Amino acid sequence: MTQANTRATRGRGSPTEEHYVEAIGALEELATPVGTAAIAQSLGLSMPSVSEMLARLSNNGLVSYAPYSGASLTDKGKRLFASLVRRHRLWEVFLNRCLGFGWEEVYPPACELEHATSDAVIEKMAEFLGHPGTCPHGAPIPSADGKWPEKRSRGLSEMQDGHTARIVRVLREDDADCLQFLADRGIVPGASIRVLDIAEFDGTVTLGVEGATRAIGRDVASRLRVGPDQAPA
Amino acid sequence: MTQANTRATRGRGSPTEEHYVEAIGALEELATPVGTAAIAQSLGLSMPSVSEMLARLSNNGLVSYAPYSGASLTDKGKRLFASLVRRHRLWEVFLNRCLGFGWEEVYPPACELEHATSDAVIEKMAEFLGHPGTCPHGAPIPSADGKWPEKRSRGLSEMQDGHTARIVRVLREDDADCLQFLADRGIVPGASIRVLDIAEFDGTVTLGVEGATRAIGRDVASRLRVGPDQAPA
DNA sequence: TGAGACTATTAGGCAAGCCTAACATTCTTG
DNA sequence: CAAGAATGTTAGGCTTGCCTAATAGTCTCA
Repeated sequence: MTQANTRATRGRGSPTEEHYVEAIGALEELATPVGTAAIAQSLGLSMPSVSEMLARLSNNGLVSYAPYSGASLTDKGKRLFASLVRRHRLWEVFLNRCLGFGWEEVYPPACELEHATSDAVIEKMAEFLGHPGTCPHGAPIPSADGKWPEKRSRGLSEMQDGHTARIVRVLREDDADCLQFLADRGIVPGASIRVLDIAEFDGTVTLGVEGATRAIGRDVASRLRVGPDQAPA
Repeated sequence: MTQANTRATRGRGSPTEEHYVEAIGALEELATPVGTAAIAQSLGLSMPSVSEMLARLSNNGLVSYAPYSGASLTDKGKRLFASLVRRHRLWEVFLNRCLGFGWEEVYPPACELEHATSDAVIEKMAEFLGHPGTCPHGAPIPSADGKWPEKRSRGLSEMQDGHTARIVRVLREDDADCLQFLADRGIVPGASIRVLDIAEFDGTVTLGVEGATRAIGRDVASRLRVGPDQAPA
């Protein structure tokens, strides 16, 4: 026992605040500033809850926010965001590589664990895992000082028919069903693919994956990021 | 994101309730039923807070409790307690063995992690660690179905001068200073010791540990549990 | 037995986080 | 530009978990 107040010990915000920062950080990659509605939907909360918390995060200096103008992470918020993503993805690597969870299963437990993990623990963990650069879904892991690796991937839609590439990342790592669907078809980071056809009508993509022919819908295809066919030097 | 309500997902009580159950379970080993004051002191909370929570835990069926009569865990409470101890001590093993934390450092991070760990994760972890029987302090790890290994250790005070034994466990694994003190002197689980003297006056114990002579006070000595000198078959 | 010392509980309050209902602002579009 | 749609905030209320101050049992010992 002897724990009294966990909040004081962690030196970061509450787990709840961390959830908001994660949501805002993720949404900022799509559009900035981030609206209240988007955050509410992403967290499954009501808009008033979000409004209230934005005011608080703004007081804490994590978010820059003015009523009716949306929110965006401050530098401090961005640092926290990077640290949360780092913790989350390192846990995913551990769960996948050491404990044998499938890539479609690692997201929820990593969500729980990340808020219970101190810097000391996560840095030892990073060392234990050999400082991996990406999570099992190919998403980059920020460094301990909050730097993001440069991203050199592109979308499937930028590829020409007949060209080959290597899957480097699959987006929406929280969508277990989609990840299962892709894994069943061998479409995972590291796999070599050849684009056989991209239907003009509805965007359905036909791929060659390890000798087999696979068709995937436009929405799923848009979640795939590819890089050059050979492994980088 | 997409987490909404963590409480619902876990199927156990809130982390706070788990703290109480842990405290009560630990105190029950000393005396039962457990008084409000003891719980309050152990958790660093006020007695009214404890009173209130005892009423709630009683409603949840985790604790049997009547005003002014102290609390004791129900069977359901005991099961939860065993599961919490299991989670806590498996994390301690992992932190110590895989991440390289000293045995005096593992208690606090394990406290945080245990409440963020599902059954699925902890059972994979147990397998990954090879189903260890004790934590780094020698404390037993209950099985997944809540069974405690039989304990066959005894206290130092039951030993005669000149007899040898093996340290099997050190109590009060939350007392980092004491653990550091003992580790510095080679007094850790597995170490062979010989009792050279137990002072009648103040209970100071003089030990031979790996060729060196070490003196420890009565209070520290009372935290040591020993077993037969040879490792059990 | 009855005074004082403990031990517990009740009363009343506060912050964090969440909600619904009501109101306000901004955007879109005829 | 005005009306309705969409978005956002305010008001007010709830639970969890904690607190202090006041009250109430319980135990000990002269």
